[in-house]
Amino acid sequence: MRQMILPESGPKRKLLDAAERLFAERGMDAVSIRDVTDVAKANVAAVNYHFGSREAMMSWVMARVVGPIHEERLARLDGLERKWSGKAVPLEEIIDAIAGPVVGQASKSGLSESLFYKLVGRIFAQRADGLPQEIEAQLVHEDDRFKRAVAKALPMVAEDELAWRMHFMRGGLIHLLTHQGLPQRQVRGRSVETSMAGLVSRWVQFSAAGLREGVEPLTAPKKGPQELFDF
Amino acid sequence: MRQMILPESGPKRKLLDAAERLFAERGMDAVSIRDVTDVAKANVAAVNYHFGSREAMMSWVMARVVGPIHEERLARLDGLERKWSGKAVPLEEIIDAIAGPVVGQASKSGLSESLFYKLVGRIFAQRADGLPQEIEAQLVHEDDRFKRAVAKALPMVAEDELAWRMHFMRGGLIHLLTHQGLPQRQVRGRSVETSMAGLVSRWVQFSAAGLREGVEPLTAPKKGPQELFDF
DNA sequence: TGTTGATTGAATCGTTCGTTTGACAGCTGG
DNA sequence: CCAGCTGTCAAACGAACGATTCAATCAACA
Repeated sequence: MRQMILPESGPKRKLLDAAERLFAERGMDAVSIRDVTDVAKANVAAVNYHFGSREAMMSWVMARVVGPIHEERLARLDGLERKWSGKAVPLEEIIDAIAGPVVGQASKSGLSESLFYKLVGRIFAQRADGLPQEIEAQLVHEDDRFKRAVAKALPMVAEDELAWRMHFMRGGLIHLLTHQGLPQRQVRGRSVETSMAGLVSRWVQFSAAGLREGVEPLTAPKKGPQELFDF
Repeated sequence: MRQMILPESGPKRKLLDAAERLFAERGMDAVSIRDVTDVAKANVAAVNYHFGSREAMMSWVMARVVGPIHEERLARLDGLERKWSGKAVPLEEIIDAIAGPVVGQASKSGLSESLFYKLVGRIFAQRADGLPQEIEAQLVHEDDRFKRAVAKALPMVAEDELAWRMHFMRGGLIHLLTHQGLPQRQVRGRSVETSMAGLVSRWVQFSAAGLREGVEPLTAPKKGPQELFDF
């Protein structure tokens, strides 16, 4: 995987920041290069000069968002497999290593948390349908790593069944990211916990239960560690 | 809810069919009215003459797809609540009443199954973000009906927790519809069952387990009816 | 200071977009 | 027979799009 040198400052950085914000707000298809250069206070030609084309700039934006998430995911999974030294990693911890980095990178983003999640959700929703080849390759490899970890944690579930369950799981996360505010409006009374960290915790529990479907609890109780319910 | 009179034939029907196919293939934003009129073998002006605007035609297309699914969902839920006469409806049957109508309407569509599912997924993915007001109102009401049914089946789960779990559940279905073919490629060896009916069955089991998370089985075993695994 | 290469700026390219116009055909009821 | 309505058509509208041109400007170095 060729490493993209991310500009720390300068006009390229300004353009990427502007494009990122607009992409998050309106969606990729609804942003013109003139919108971007207006926000970045640059000339229309700047995009094609610095990136070659609008599409190439979009790829840079997506790579800059997905790249760190991808890296942190793999790093967390590596850490878990090291921590459990060859034994199966507990399911909840694997799943948390998928969503946690999204929350982790949100605070490092220049965007508001809400916008960052929307952007990430929009990007992940395009899997196998418009993502730059480099990013898609990253994610395919990542999927494989996590699928193997989950398969080790749930050896009694058929591999293809697991693939589909993880597919549903990913869909839940994407839907949460792109539509963070949907369900809370239909809760009567005061709004409950809606921080993304708390929601992700709920998603982890939901997904773990879904992945475990049909698996009988053996020695330990089926429920995950209680300290994950810290909201 | 004002009833849209759906044209059985004629030029409006031809335009809607063409637009529907193109929307499913390329996504809403990537289809121009000239694309539509080319496929429908009509004049560019036909769209604005018959529908008033491109956006209005898109609303017709979406309403024609979502409407029957919405109706069948409510009808199935009505039937279940009648069948169980006031008692809580079993969870799997409620969930199946959400996804089943999508499969049911797919065969009645002029589109190929694969394209129909893609289109439905694309529409549902736009919840609260670009859907015509009439359709959004339908779906909000529908969500409320199903949420109440699920809450009755799982009275020990907090209402707001249920709302989020159903949110994850819907995300899984949307992801399945929009990316039907994603996981099966990474299954080595021959491809296993990938018919949508079978996949929906898997999604029902996954979602039921996720919704039940933390609920201890009382009298009956936790696992759902085995005859749902008929694939 | 003069030269060179990198960057910016205004203007414009050709294309496509959704929409509108006005002429024209087909039919219907008086 | 013709006035009136419905539908279709080619043509054109203005706006916006991604991309390009080329001169002006800037910074770095000899």
